[in-house]
Amino acid sequence: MVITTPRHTGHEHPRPRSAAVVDDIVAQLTDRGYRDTEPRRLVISAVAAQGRPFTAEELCASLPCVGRATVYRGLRLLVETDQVCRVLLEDRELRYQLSHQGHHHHLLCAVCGASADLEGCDVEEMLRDAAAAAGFRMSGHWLEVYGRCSDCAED
Amino acid sequence: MVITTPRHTGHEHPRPRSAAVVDDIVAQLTDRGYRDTEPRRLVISAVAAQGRPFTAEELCASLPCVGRATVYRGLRLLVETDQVCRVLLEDRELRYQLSHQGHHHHLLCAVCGASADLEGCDVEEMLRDAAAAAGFRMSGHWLEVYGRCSDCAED
DNA sequence: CGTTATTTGATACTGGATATCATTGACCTT
DNA sequence: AAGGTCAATGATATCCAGTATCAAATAACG
Repeated sequence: MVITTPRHTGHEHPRPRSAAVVDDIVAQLTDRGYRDTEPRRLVISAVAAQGRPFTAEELCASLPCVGRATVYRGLRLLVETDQVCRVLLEDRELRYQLSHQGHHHHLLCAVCGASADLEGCDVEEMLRDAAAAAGFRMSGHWLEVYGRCSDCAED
Repeated sequence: MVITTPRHTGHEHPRPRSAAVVDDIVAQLTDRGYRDTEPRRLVISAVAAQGRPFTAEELCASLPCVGRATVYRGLRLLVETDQVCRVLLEDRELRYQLSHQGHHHHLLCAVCGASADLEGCDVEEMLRDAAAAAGFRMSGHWLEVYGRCSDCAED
């Protein structure tokens, strides 16, 4: 039981992707009682358009027509509803990324900034056991893995 | 993985233990060309006096006679020379802690703030392999484990 | 000692993020 | 369709951790 259950990435939708993604996220929000607003859709749409982990400031810059506060609020909302996850770079810079389902960890390329999900690696259980050995009951963890992706490999 | 061997200088002084720790750290610094100054010793001494991970602000508060900038510089210096390690709480608050030797990870109690080193857990190799499977060559990682220590266990 | 380069510390500044609050507008009710 | 209500917006002020500045102090070395 060391194998993590395979995750669906959501990429198998046949519909026009970005619009569908936005609709999907908006639906998640309205389900929870949040309103469907124009600025919020703009934020979501900008988030969905990002190819790799981005900073809040980058998002603000890409949305000159949306107020800073609104961008930050939108981002926070998306994090709280688990639709966007936070990524911490080695220099502790905080970035964001559209979240695929469930708890997972990121592989971050120090050169190009690309990220990939860490799969086939059950750290969770390992940590829980090691924590228990120290008398701790684990409730959560934060893990980021840094390196170079295959494109940026230097040899 | 983390075997904390107490450092022996060869001669045991009848001085307070904390003083020895401070001397030891100062020695590490002077070896690297940094000067032995009064404010710096005060910072180191305050760091050594902390029972659990502390914030830079807490350190400043406990050192009213040392300038903020000096406290921050001292802390940075200690981190750079691997004598103090950084600890990231769940709310991303940054704290510091006297470092035991080598690379290791922390178990952090969400209730009392105590920390323990995670032992008997070779995440390193596991992550390296999982990263390689995704075409990444791992160069580093950041891991914090959160939970409740035995004292704070609720049942 | 005296010289010199490091260190200090009061202060100003930075940059990310949040609080404020009057205005706008989404959505429910009718 | 209209109105009322309250969430959402956005310009702005503010906060806060951490850093830069730079004249004055001082550790180290000859």
